[in-house]
Amino acid sequence: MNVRTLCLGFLSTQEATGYEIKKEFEEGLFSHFIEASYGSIYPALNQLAADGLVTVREEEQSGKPDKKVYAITTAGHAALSKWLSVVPARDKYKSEFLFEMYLQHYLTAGHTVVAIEKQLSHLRDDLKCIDQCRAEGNSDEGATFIMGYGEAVLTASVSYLESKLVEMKSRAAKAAE
Amino acid sequence: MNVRTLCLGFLSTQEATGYEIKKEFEEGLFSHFIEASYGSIYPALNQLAADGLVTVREEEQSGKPDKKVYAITTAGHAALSKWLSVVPARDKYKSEFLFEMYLQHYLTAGHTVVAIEKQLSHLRDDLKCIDQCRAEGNSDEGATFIMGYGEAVLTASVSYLESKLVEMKSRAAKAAE
DNA sequence: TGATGCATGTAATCCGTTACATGATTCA
DNA sequence: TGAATCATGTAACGGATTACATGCATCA
Repeated sequence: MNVRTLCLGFLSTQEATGYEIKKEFEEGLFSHFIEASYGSIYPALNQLAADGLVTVREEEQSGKPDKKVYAITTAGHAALSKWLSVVPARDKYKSEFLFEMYLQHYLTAGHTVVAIEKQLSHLRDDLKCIDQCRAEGNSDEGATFIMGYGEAVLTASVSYLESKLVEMKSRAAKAAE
Repeated sequence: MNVRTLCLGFLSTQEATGYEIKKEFEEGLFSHFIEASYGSIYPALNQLAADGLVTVREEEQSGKPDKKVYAITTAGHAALSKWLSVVPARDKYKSEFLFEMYLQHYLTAGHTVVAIEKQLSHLRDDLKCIDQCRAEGNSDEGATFIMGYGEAVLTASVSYLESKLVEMKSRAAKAAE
């Protein structure tokens, strides 16, 4: 799924500027499974506008730069429906962390622990993000579904890593005896 | 992490051809968190050989095409150590499935169920793959770690989706009353 | 006889990230 | 005064996928 579809999908729920979309992708509901940079969002938005799938409205702001608010059109809704009617591609998960853990014998025990703790902190950040989204009142069916999924997966990862850390520490303690 | 590092990492555990590396990435231990096509693996291998990080040995086979077996060198081990000493980048997870679930109101209930069932079947395939790897005797520390992680995460996803399906069906039954 | 597995490779193309460019305001 | 936030955009670059090219053996 390209950035164009992602933007259009987001705009189907609310009007937004490119800046806001980026923020939503990295701090909001989608943060743990979507990524997009300004370098891809702004051109995508221009493309969507050129194709008549969204409209643009320029708004002046006092004390802040002007902004361009995008809103989905009827044609946009139709296009989105069509794109979504294709059963989605498989999830893509890439983990340097796991690859590194597989190659543990190359690492010192200390480095391994640091890597695990960093991974844990990323996972906890994502969990916190979901909690916050829930607190902010995202409660429609779609939001509930994806928050629940994220929570389930992230919680399982955290539990696993925590138990592994305990295991490693007790082993290290034994080895030190 | 680029394909070059991935290949070198794999070769640090065993000799292999490009073809075998691809297979291992898509059917083996790594299948759920690594992806690479021939179009990236073969050039990467040539690069590694040119840099002296691996050696190549051509083997003739009867009834099969010749193959090039790659093996890591001392310089390769050193380079890998260095690359791994950097704490790994954050995991990247991209899910069209979740995005589509967020936009459920665009979908028919039937389409949603189909999408969930397809997702479930992917997840179960990945789980089966891990089971098989375990059955085939991958039991060193690194392998155990990543198989356990994968299992924990995938199992949690499957449970979540299964419970969601039940929930949706009971709601549909109620609506039909 | 046609698909599948084994085996390697290249070129075109796509898509996205990174870095750069600009600029006002607010907060520490 | 310097960093962070708001706000939009382009150009260079990188990295990988896709499609193409080749060819033999085996199995259904």
